[in-house]
Amino acid sequence: MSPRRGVAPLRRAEIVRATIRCLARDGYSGLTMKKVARETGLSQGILHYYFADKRAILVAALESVTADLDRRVAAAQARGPRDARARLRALVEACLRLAVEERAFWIVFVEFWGEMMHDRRLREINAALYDRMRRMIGAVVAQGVRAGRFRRTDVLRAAAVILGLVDGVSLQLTFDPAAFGVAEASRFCGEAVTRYLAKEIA
Amino acid sequence: MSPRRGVAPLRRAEIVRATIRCLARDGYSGLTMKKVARETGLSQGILHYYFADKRAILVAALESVTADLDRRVAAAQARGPRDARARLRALVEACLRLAVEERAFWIVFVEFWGEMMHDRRLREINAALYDRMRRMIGAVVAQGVRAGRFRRTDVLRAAAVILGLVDGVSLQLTFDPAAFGVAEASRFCGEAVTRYLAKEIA
DNA sequence: CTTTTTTGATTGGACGACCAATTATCTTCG
DNA sequence: CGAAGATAATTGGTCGTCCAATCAAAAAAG
Repeated sequence: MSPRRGVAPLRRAEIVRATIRCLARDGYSGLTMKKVARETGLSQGILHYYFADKRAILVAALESVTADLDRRVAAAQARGPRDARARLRALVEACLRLAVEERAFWIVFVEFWGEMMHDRRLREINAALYDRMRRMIGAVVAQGVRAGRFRRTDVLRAAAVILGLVDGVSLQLTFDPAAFGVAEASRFCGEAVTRYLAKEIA
Repeated sequence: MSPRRGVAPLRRAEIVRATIRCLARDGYSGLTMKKVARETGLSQGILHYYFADKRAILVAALESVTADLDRRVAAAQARGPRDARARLRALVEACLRLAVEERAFWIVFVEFWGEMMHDRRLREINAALYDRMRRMIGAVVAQGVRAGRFRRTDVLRAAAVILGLVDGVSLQLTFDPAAFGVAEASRFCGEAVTRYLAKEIA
């Protein structure tokens, strides 16, 4: 590679993307600077030219993955029907599909969970994502409540429950891809969400 | 430490327990044989006398953690009321409490999730746990269905949904311990489960 | 004296970080 | 315009550290 000017932001992004690919392939404990360098096609030294240390690259990688995740979810939620119930079902399905069809991203995300337990910065990045997610889901729930289609409830707590449901089932989908189909899982989850928010119940 | 005869199984268990303590303290990527040895109070060499390599210790650690987890859950589910609805609620609360009050165990468990993505053996151990969990929850659901208190449904799929809900919400409880109280979370989750399985809905 | 258990020093390798040298590009000024 | 210097980008190798694994030898128990 010949040095060209003004490529700094591109290189940074390139390194982050390579890191994510490495994480998806070899896992967190298998990640080395050497492998990341190989993946970019550049030299090892370049990594420390653009990032202070390995941890800084990982922080940037988590930022990238979280941004990508809620961008995708927001996109999936934006299009489609305007009815709150249908929107929620679409959102749940989009999340579950993501975990199966964009496996690499989801895997990397799960890998970061373990590290978050011991790294404040990573935890903060994730907390911000979950805040956005809960607000996004909460807005749809609130819409349904206003329209008189959902029962009254604490919309943010309800969103947390829905988000948790999606995460937990995604995890099972990932661990055991054969046992559950995405279609089936999203049908069951959609049903659970609908019933959770339904106005009347026996 | 003085060498006594017939301590092999005790030593193994000791090493596994030390490993779990290290994982809870320093995380997966911070785990070294040296630290584990220090934690046991024994020498480094002893680790390779009882285990083939580092990975074997980690496998044993996951086996220990999973066994412990479903032992605890089974215990919590065994005692208490006989009514299916109340039993499910108790089970949900027990799981959520575990994530908060026995943080160390839960953290170690989450750390393994990331590694499972790249290690078949770890994945199998986890799959076995989730099978047991789903069957355990499924049995309670089936009881409720037989008693005419729950609607008819695929009990194992329903169990997967409930298990996912608990996992996902536990995760949020772990990431953000201040925002959600266990009591509140288990109230919302219990409500979600009850409504999910309720016979009639508007 | 044999077997089981334990030690702790050693080994070879891999890792993250660092840096001096090099190349390419841009800027300045004659 | 074009040489010369400044700056940005990139290389490839080196450094000290740390790691998992090995092993010969010692220590305890039968």
